[in-house]
Amino acid sequence: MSALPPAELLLTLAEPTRLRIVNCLAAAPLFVSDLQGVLDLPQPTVSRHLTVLKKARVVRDTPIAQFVLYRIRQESGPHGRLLQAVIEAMGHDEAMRLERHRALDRSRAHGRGRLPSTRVGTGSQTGGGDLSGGEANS
Amino acid sequence: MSALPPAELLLTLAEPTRLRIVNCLAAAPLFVSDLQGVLDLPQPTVSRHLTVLKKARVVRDTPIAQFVLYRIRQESGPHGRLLQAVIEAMGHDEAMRLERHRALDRSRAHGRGRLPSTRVGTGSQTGGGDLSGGEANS
DNA sequence: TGCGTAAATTCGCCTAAGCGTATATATGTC
DNA sequence: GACATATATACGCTTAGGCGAATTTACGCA
Repeated sequence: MSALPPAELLLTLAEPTRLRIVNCLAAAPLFVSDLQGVLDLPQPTVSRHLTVLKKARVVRDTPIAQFVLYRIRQESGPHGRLLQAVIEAMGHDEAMRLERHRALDRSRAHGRGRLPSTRVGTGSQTGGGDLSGGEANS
Repeated sequence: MSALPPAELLLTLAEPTRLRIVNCLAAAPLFVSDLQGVLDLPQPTVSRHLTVLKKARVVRDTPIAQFVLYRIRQESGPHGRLLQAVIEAMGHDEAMRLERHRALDRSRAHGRGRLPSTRVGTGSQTGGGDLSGGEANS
């Protein structure tokens, strides 16, 4: 299915902005607008990078109303282990840890009837993020 | 000392040719000319990439006579673990495994009084590589 | 059904970086 | 000390890909 060579994955991850995005998503699933806010980047930029990450099977997207929730795609093969190693490595970088925290904060703002900016009643759990490089994922 | 951000390391590794070089060196320490032969690349190309890898602390160089032996720099921090994960991931790629094997073969040719092409009497151990993408590393 | 907002896509520009070629430096040999 | 070889470096070209700006598409709401 995947079998995409490691080179491919690395090429995808080895981009500062993309790495920041992955870093944030490692803290918690986020909407595009959240990433936009946390990383202070123009919306098209975020969107483009997310597209690339999606193609490389690094993230998974879940449309919710007019929003799209992105999350890290947890796999078990070599691909997944490599990704996990990258995420873990970022956990030792000060700047990355900071952004990860801000991402988690932003994520907590949802799930309490407060979607990105509008208000939606659908029961969407947003938690499940993992700080400090742990695992646990169904 | 290093504390070079993960982004830096990824940027360095996320280059097809460089990845191939690292892959070969994961099998065994090699001379520049060996890499040149195994990867079938012009010498300046190999040299340039090795320089980049050296700056990123991915490899270590050891001059021996007029040759230079390159080897993977085994570290223990996050940096080292990430590198190890990358190497391990490559062990699952067919093409990479093939080249790794050829690199090991080439490496075995030395250490028996048969340096790259000239003949040197200095006792230079060349073994120490690790194939089959396994672990086990002191 | 028209408006407002979220996200994706397109276009053109621009810079980073890899490559080939040529050359420089170091080291060993006769 | 001249020469041969191993490796490193310099230079110019070329291309991949990231970015800003504008536009399109999708969806919800009044």
